[in-house]
Amino acid sequence: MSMEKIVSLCKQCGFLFQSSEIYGGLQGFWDYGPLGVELKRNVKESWWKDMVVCHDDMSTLDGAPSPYAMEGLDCTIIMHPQVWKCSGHYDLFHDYMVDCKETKKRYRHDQLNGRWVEAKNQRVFITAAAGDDEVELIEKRAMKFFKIRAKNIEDIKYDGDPICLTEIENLAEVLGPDAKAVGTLTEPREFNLMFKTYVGALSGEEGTAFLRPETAQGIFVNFKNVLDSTRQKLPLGIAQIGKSFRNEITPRNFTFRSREFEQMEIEFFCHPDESQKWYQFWRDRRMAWYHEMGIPEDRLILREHTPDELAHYSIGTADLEYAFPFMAEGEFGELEGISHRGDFDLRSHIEGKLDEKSNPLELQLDENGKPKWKGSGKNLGYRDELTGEKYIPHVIEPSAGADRATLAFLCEAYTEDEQPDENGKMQKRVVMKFHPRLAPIKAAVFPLVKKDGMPEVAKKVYLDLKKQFKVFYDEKGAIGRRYRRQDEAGTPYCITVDGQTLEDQTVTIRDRDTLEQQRVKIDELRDIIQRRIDG
RNA sequence: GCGGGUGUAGCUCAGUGGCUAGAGCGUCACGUUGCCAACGUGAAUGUCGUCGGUUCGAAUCCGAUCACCCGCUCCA
Repeated sequence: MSMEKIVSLCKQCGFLFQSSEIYGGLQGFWDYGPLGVELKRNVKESWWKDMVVCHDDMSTLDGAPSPYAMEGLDCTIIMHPQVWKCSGHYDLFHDYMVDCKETKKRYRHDQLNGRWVEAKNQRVFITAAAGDDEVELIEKRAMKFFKIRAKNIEDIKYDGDPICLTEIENLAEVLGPDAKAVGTLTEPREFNLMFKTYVGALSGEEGTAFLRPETAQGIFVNFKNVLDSTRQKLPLGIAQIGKSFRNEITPRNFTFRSREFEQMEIEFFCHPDESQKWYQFWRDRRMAWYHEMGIPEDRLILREHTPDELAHYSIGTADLEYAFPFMAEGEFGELEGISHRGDFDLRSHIEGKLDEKSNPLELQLDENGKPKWKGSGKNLGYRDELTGEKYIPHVIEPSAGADRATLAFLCEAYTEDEQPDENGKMQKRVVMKFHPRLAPIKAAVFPLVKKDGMPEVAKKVYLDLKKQFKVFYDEKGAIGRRYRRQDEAGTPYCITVDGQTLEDQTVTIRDRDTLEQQRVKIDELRDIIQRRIDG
C-alpha cells in the first residue's frame, strides 16, 4: 500500500491539508479537513469514553490487581517555566549539535568522547560515540588515521583518558567519529526543541515561557488538586487530551512527526509494590484497545525497551508500534509508549530535579553543590487512610499520539477492492474501512431517484438521523456513484428511499464492506444504526 | 542540516524558448435513466510553487527560496 495514494485521498476527500497551504505550507504542521476533524474527534472520544467515562471502577478488570478509579483533566499549554526545569525537558531539549562537513552526519555535542593522540609529530583529538567500546574504537581509528600497523602500536601515544568533546575548544584539531580528515566538525549549534514564547508585555528572559512538549506534567503538578477535590483513593488514573509542541529537526512522514500534535495521556498513580503488575496491565489494555478499534494483530507490535534504553528507576517501557506504509518492510512506527516512571516525576516536583543517572535517585546538583533546579516544596505524597501508610506513588504512563493513531486508522482503513458494476463487470473500488465508531460520517441518506416524492421522504429521514449521528444527504447523480463516494469517505451505512418506501415506510440499509442491503422500518433506523456502531 | 528527486486545473499527468497552456478523471447546471464509478448537452476552474535574472519573447534556460517524497542525521 503506497503512502502517496493515502496522502492524495486525504487531500481530495478532506481528511488532511497542509497548514497554510496557500502560502506554500509550513513544515511539520497539518490541518484536519471536514472529514479528518470528525475522524480525529472520534478517535479521541473513543479513547476518552473507553478509558475514562465508561470505565468500570467497581470491578477488577482482567489482568488488573484491583479495581481503580479514573478522572480527567485539561491543563494549559503554557505552564510555569520551572515545571520544565524540574521535569528535565529544559536541559534535555536544549541540545548542542555538531555537524561533520565531510560525512554530513550530525552528533550530539555531549555524546562524543575522545582522546588526545600523538604520533608522527602530529597531535589530534580522536573522537568516537560515547559508549563502553569507545577506548577500542579510538585506538582503531588512531591506527588507521596515522597509518600505523599493529606491530608498531607503541608509536602511538595517548594523552589521558577519554574526555567529552565539550571540553575541547579548538575543533580544528578534532577528528570526527566517521571522518577521514581532521577539523571537519562545525561549531556546536543549539537545537531548541521547545517552542519559546513570552508571557506579559515585555519580551526578555524573565517573561520567557515554553509551549508544553508533553501534556503529562500538567497532570503531575495537579495530582494533589485532583485527589483533594474528588476524594478518590489510589490506584487512580488521570487522563488528559491536548496539544503539545516540539520543534522537531526533521518533521517527516505526513502527520507522523509533526511540530504541533495532540496527545492522549494517562498518568496512573499506584502503590510502589503494585507498580509492576499495573505496568503489565496497561501494556495489555492499550494493546487490546487498538485491536478493538480495528488494527489487526499482525500490524501492531509491542516493543519492549532493552535494559540499557531504560532509566534505572523504571521497571520497563514498551512502545506500541504500527506497520505504517511509509516504514520499510518489517519496520514499525510508534503509536504509544507505556512507561513505568517510578516516583521520578512527583519527587522532582517536590524536591527539585532529580538526577536520572543516580541510583537511588538523588537531587541533581549544580557546580556549587546546590540543587540545579528547585522543586515546589509542596507535599505531593499520598497517605493511605486505611493503613496509615505514607508514600510517593509510582506512575505508569500510557502516552498515545492522537494524530499518529488517526494516521494509523487512515492507513489501515484504506482498501482497494473490486466490485461488479451494473453490467456485472468488475470495477476497482477505493473504500475506507473505518471501524463504525471512528467513521467520520455514520450514514448517508439517498432518494433512489430525484422524483415521485422520494427526496421529500429521504430529507425527513436525514433530519431525524441528524439528531443523533453525523449523516450526509445526497440526491445528485446515479445511485451507484453516490454509494462509491461514501465508500471513499468510509461511511459504513447508506440508506436509500425507493418506490417501496412510499408504500410501507421501509428503506434499504447498505453495508459498506459487504454491499449487502437489508430492508428495515424507518422508525427503527436510529436504533439499528446505533446498535451496529456499538457492535 | 546534507545529498538525490518532484512541484502545471480539485486529482492524475502531457506540454524542452514562440500564436489565447492542454487531456483524462472529478465538480456544477439541464435533460434522460433508475440499486452499485450510466448517457447527452452546456459551464466553471490556472499569476505553470514563490521571488528574482537572462531574452524581442520563459511553464520551458539560470539563481535563490518554500514545500513534499527518498536516503543520511535527529527523534524526552
